[in-house]
Parts: sequence; C-alpha cells; structure tokens
Amino acid sequence: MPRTLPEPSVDSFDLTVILSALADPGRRALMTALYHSQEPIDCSVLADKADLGLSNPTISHHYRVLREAGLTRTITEGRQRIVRVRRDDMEKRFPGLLQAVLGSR
Amino acid sequence: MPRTLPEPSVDSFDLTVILSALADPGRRALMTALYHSQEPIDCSVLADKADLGLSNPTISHHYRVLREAGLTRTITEGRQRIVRVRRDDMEKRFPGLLQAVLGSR
DNA sequence: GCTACGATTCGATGTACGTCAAACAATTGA
DNA sequence: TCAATTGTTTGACGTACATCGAATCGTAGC
Repeated sequence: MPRTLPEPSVDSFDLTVILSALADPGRRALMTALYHSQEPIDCSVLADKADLGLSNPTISHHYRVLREAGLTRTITEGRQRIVRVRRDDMEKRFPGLLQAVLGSR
Repeated sequence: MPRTLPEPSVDSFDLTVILSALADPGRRALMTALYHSQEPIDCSVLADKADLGLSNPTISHHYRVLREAGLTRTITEGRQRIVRVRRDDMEKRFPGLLQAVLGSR
C-alpha cells in the first residue's frame, strides 16, 4: 500500500532549513526540473532529467533533505517513489519564494 | 577619502552563493534589519539593531560574505562602514527574491 | 520461498563553514 | 607623535555537510 514519507507541517517550516536545502546546486537542479514539470514524477525519472553526475545514495540523500525541509512530498508506489513540489504549502508560508528561486529560465 | 569595498557585478551574481549567504540566521538577521531600514546604515549600528550574540570578527566575516555575494554595498567612511542593500541589482537579477526571503519578518 | 530490482541506510572521508581570541591596520583627536 | 577607537585579518578549532561504496531493506514477479 502506498504511503507518504515523513514530512514537516506547514507551521514548522524553517526558512534556514529551506534556504540551505535550495542552496545546493544538485538539489536546486532537482527542484527546478520538478517545479517546471507540473506533474508528480518518479524519482529516478526526475534524477535522469536533472542529469546530475551523482551516485544513487547521494541523490537519495538530497531527496530526503528536500522532503524534510518541506519543499517536496514523496509517496511510495511499489518500488518507485513519486515526488511533487508542495506548492500550496510553500506559497502559504513563503509567498513568491519558489518562483523567485526556481522560476528564472 | 571614502571608497567602495570590492563587490561582484550584477552579471556575475551566483544563486548558489546568494542562497548560501541568506541561509545563515545571523546574516539573514543583518539583511532583514538592513532591508527594512530603507536607509544606508552604519555597520556597528546595524549589528546592534540585529542583536546577534556574536563577536566582532564573526560579524565582520558575515558582512564580507554578504558583500561578496552581491547582496550589499559597503562604503568606508572614516573608521565607520556604511552598508546598504543592492536592491536594484538584486531585483534585476533575481526579481522578488529579497522580498520573499526578508519581507515576511 | 527465492531472486531481481529500486531505493535507503551505514560507515568513512574530505572539505567547507561558523566561531573566537589574538594580532594587525587605519583613522581620529589630542 | 602618541593613544584611543573601529574594523579586519590570521590562525586555530569544532562541527556540519556532500559524497561514495558496501550493506541492507522492501517490493514485484516467478
């Protein structure tokens, strides 16, 4: 059965944690691809699309950092992981931030 | 005679550097106070206003990081340093970013 | 059950960063 | 010229973090 991986509530979003998450180029590449894809997407597909030169453990680590910051929601689907941007929550808490960081080009 | 301390041109702004600079709570406190003060302000006055519990060397280091990221402009005025936010440059390069990060308070 | 597969966790390693005390530099005023 | 003031640089220390290989976990399909 599908389940949602642990994530923070909107109220506990921490700007320091969020900016630290977005400061890393690899994580920002993932977020940019995810942000522009609109649809939820398979983690490995997204990783291919972002085309980082990183190992699977490292990419998995980055997904965890993004999720635990509150930027993404991850749902298990069999052996896959489906990830999406938490647009509404981010917009509610830090309006305009994602657009400003990821929106350019 | 007053002089402007070294700073990057708008074209060489690096989002990774900028987000890393803003990710630190102390630097963000300085930036928030500076952002809301509108006027250029003396560095030590700003540091008092931000009320960080940090030593002078550390605060000086943070000012340098902010300046070298392109977030601030610093001008020497005798023994003082006058610092201001590079609003126009930031708005041109990353529109909405400062407002999203510093505006909420 | 057993095997293959996708993804995470563990352990280790190198590097970057925040922090401070001490030393240094530059300016002001006597 | 000298001393006080203001801010920076240097050097050191501890911690946090990005990264990878190897081991582990959970699911799918036989």
